[in-house]
This record gives sequence, structure tokens and C-alpha cells, in this order.
Amino acid sequence: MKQPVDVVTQDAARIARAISHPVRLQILNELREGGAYVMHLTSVLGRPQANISQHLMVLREAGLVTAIREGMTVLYQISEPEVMAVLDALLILAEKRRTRQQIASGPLPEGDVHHAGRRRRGKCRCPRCRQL
Amino acid sequence: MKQPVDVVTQDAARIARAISHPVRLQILNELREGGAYVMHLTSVLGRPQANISQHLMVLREAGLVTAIREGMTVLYQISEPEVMAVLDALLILAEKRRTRQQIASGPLPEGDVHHAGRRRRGKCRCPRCRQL
DNA sequence: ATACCTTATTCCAAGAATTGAATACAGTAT
DNA sequence: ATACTGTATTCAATTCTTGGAATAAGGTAT
Repeated sequence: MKQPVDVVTQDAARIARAISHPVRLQILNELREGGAYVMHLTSVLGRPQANISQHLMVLREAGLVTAIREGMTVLYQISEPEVMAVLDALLILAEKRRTRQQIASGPLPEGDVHHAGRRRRGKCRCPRCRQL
Repeated sequence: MKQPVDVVTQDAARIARAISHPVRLQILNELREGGAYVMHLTSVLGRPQANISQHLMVLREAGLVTAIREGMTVLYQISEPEVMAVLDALLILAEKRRTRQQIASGPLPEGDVHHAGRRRRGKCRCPRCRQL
């Protein structure tokens, strides 16, 4: 199927650019299971609400996430499973790299690689966290 | 007020940014089978040599490709298979998207704009193309 | 209506990415 | 040495991205 490869390449580049920011990667990771509310992302990632919204706009415009209004709040979800496949491939590569570094320069005190570094702050009041 | 982002996420973002340019995506695609010489990339992609070299530097610094000097020429290769896995996941997503668009708005006309300004293939004198 | 909560958008300055042009560097010849 | 080929780097101008502040917009109450 040797077609307008360039159209696909252009779109692939746009997708990669949308993914290529640490905060946006974290957002996508948080959406992994069933999506998340903006409020939740703001709380978990510890960034100003406007900034989270800006990053969500980038992800929306790249077609990587979809927004569903639920009253006052908005639930964001990964738009299709292929998006997560890209994210996973990226994380596998990055993780492999860190493992190599770790072997070379000594172990680091860290838990699960994919959800490492942060913990929920427990003061999120999004619809989902309220139910717990 | 920056929240610490874990190392893997940062590295994944750096990798994604290195990939997120059409020319660099095309380069990676050309390296798919056994790598390619700079000369070949310049010829096939129809861009100035300096520009190709600049993009190769970005890919090198992200650890996505490796360079091997062979006399006057330099052979570039994908550094590890996981890199191609990322590229493939990206292309699958982009391709899926194009298919949807095409179904929605009908087939594209033949004279594709994206091939308009490109130099013709087949006059590459890199070590590999010379053997054919 | 007012007040409040959640999310989106606009504006703008600082910083980063991209590119062509020129140039430097490395290797192979004569 | 000089000339030539292939690749890398530097520089400067332009363009794109990012993030904070302020504010707008959408929704739910009282």
C-alpha cells in the first residue's frame, strides 16, 4: 500500500509532537484506566488548572483524547486504544534506557516504573475520588 | 511550583520530541532495513545535506540512531528495535486516521501535492545504491 | 438575580526549534 | 602539498511552544 506516505508521516509527526511534553505524557498516563476529570489531573499533577487545560487542548486538537461534559465537570478519555499503544511503546523504550543507566551507576530507590514518583494527594474532589 | 516528573517520563518526552518532525520520521523510516548512508537520505528525501545532518544530530542525541564511519561515508542505523516499535505504533495510529478521513471524504486525486517538490529517486551514489 | 464551582480561552514574554548559508572537519585521492 | 568528496558544525533569523495571569464561559445552586 505505497500511498501518500507523506500525509501519514505529517500526521504521525503532529501526534508525536502532541505527546512530546512531560505533563501531557503524565496526563495520558492518568487517563489510562477509564479517563479522568480535569480536577483530578490538576490535583494529581500539581499544576495550575489553566495549564492543565492548555495541555488538554493540545491533546484534543491532536485527536488523542475526547472530552465529555458531565454537568459542571468534564471527563477526559483516551480517544482510541492505538493512542495507548504509542504511549506504551515510548515508555518501554524509555524504561529500558533507565534500566541500563541504573545498572551502570547504581540502583535508585523507586517503585513501579510506570506510576513512579508521584502519589495521590488525597484532596481531590472529582466525582470519582469523592466516591471512595 | 514544579512537581517532580519521574525520569522515565522525562526521557519518554525527549524521545517523542526527537521523533516529532516529519523529516526525522522519514529518516527513521528509511533506516528501517539495515540503515542508510547520509548521502542516501539526502538524495531520497530531497533536502540539503546540512539539514539532514542537523536532523540526524537530533536523533543521535536522543539515542535513537547510531552512526558508523565507513571511510568517507557514514552509515546510520536504528539503535535498538524498540525505537522502531514506537515508530510503528505511531504510523498505525496515523494510518488509521487517514483511512477514516478517506472513507468520509472520498478518495484523493492522483497528483498528490506532497510529492510535488521532491527530488527524484534513483540518482543516489551511496555505497549501497552503487552496488545495484 | 447573586454567589460559587469547574473548565476554557486569550494575551504575552521568555525560551526553544527550525532552516539556509557558510564554514569546518574527515577521508581519499592525485 | 592541493583538490575533491562526504559529513558535521556554527551562526543568525525566523517561527513555534510554553506557562502565568487574567478572564471568560458553562453549570449549579440559593
